[in-house]
Amino acid sequence: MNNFTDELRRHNLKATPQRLAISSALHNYGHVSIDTLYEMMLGEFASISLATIYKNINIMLENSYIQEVKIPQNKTVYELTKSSHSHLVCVDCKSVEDVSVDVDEIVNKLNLDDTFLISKADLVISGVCKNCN
Amino acid sequence: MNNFTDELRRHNLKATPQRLAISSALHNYGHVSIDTLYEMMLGEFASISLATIYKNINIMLENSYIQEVKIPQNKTVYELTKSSHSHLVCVDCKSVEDVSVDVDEIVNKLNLDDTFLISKADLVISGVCKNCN
DNA sequence: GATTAAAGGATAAAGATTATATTTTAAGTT
DNA sequence: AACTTAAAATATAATCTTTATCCTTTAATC
Repeated sequence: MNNFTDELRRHNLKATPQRLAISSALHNYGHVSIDTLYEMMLGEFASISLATIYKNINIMLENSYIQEVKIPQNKTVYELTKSSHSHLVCVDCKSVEDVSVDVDEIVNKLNLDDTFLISKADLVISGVCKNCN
Repeated sequence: MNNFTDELRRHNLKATPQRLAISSALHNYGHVSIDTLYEMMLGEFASISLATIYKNINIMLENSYIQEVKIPQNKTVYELTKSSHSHLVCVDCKSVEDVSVDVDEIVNKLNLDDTFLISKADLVISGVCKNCN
C-alpha cells in the first residue's frame, strides 16, 4: 500500500490532491521532468496551474520529500526520496534508471587526507541502454 | 605558455579575441557560470553581447573544447576540457574544485553484469570546504 | 589585399521560473 | 459536523534565461 498522505505529512507537507498525484506520478514513472509532470497532471486536473507544479516541486525538495537529478545535456528530473543510489542515463532515449553503487567507499578514501567535509555524492553514469543498442 | 589560439583551432573553432578571453577566464578561474563569465568579459569587451557568450559556450561544448558541470541546487559551471576528474562543491561558498577519483574502477564493476554501454560518469561531491568551516 | 564563411552585436522572441493577488481547501478546533 | 485559519491552488503578470534573427564585422585562406 502506498500511503502518500502519511508520507507527505511526515515531511510537513499538507496532503492535497495535487500533491498526492505528483507523488503517484513520481512513484509510477520513477524520474520525471517538470514539463512531463505538468502534462501528466493535466490529465487528472484539467485546470492545474504550472505554478502549482513549480511551487510543489520546490517545497518538496526543501522538505526532502523528493530529490532532483541533474542530467548532462538534458532536463532535470525528480524522484521520490529513497535510500542512496546512483543513476544510469541513456544518451539516446534519455531514460533514467537507479543503480546501486558504493560511492561512499570511494568517497571515504578522499575524506582522510582532506579537510573538505563531505555531505553527499551524486554520480550520474551516461551511456546507451539495452533498448537502444 | 598558453596557446589558446592553437587549442581552439585544434577543436575546429576560429580563434577570435572573445574566444581567447573565454579561454583565459576558464583557465584562470577553473569553473565559471554563464553570468559571471559575462561579467568578466564585459571588463575586456565593453560591448560584448550575452548572445555571444551563449553561442560560444554551446559550440565549445559541441566541439568538446569545454565541459559543463551541473551543480546540485546551483548554476551550471563550465571548465576547459582536461583529463577525467570529479568535483568538490562547497554548499556554503559554492566554490568548485577538481578532485581525482577513480570512478572508472567502480563503474567497471557494474559493466560486467549489465547491458548498459557506459560512456562516461559524472561525480559531484557536495560538502563544506576548508575555508567555510 | 581580396574573398568568404563564420562570428559578433543588437534586439526580438521564446522558454523557464518566480511573484502577486485572489479564491479555495486541508486540518485542527470547537 | 460546522467553524476557523493558515496554507495551497489558480490565474496571470513579471522576471529571468536561452535561443533566433538580422545585419555588421572579421578570421582564415588564397
